[in-house]
Amino acid sequence: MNPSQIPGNLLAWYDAHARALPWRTPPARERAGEPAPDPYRVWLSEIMLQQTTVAAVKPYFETFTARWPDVGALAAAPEEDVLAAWAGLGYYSRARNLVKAARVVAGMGGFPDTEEGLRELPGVGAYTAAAIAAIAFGRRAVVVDANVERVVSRLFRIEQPLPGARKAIREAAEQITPDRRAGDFAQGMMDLGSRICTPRSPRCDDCPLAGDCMARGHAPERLPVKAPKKAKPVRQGRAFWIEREGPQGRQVWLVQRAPSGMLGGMRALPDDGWSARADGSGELSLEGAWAETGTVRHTFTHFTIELAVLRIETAPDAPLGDGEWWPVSHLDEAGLPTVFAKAARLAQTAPERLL
DNA sequence: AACGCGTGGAC
DNA sequence: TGTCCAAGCGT
Repeated sequence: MNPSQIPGNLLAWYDAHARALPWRTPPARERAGEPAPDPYRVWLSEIMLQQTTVAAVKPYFETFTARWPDVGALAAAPEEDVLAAWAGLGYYSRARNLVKAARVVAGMGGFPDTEEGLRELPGVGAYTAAAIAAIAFGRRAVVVDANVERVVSRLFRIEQPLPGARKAIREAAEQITPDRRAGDFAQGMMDLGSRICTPRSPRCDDCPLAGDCMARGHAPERLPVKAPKKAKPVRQGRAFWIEREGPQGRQVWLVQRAPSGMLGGMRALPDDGWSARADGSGELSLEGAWAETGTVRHTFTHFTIELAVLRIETAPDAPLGDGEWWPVSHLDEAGLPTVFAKAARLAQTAPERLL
């Protein structure tokens, strides 16, 4: 075990095996005259990648950069449009903070180029600030995400459970982060974690760091040890599909959710309060003749919802508070969060059953 | 410090 | 089917 060999071995592996990704420039050794990474694209990708897989991010990154090619364009966009474009990606506070941060950056005339400056932007925490500083600005920064936690906890055989092990992991990561090419080192560690040092079945035979790994031969898949998870409660609720025949065809009543909290700011089907805040705001009371179309089951971060989807027979003129009539033929563009997109599909396809 | 906050893919 | 998990952040 010689930790001093880790950065060189990792960078050599990254030079040969780096994944090609839309937001990534080739490893520095090969860059030779190519433009430096665009901080806007690095920032946007890092926000999208928070707790989100590369496969899920790719199409959203392409859509966003085509529609808003630079931070000024994004800063000028209505929040409503950005939220709708974010729909389906999850963790919607990221989209709200994305707009806020874009406006701050546009007002500053460009991105901060230090970890401390980046850390001030809404939605940019310790990990993201370090990643942008290293990748976009070539600064030495210790980049610790879940991949690095896994790789480092194995390299140094840190047996203490998370989250308590974070301090020891950070100190170990600090030891192996090189002064030069910290951005490539960070991305190499993430590629290694994604393709070689995977959570369940690490491919140690293919690992460039196997010779320096203290967990080799000691069941590395055990690490990092994690605290047991809490069980998710199951809630029941109702969502309402309220339709009318409008001047340009069928329309459905959509509401805009409260600006913070679950699915904050997103368009949605009205519901009976299952998704409301703890203070009860957003609850609705309903009278009328409804038909049940079925039930959608959807799991969020901290609970599962069994959502009965009801279709109203005769729509009132202005139903259920603040909202808008939305053309059913363009429902995809409304930007419904996935749970409501599922409910909407069911409402349009399932046979009705009178209550 | 612990919890709220989405989603879809892998197994 | 269920369970785990992902380039975390804000409060």
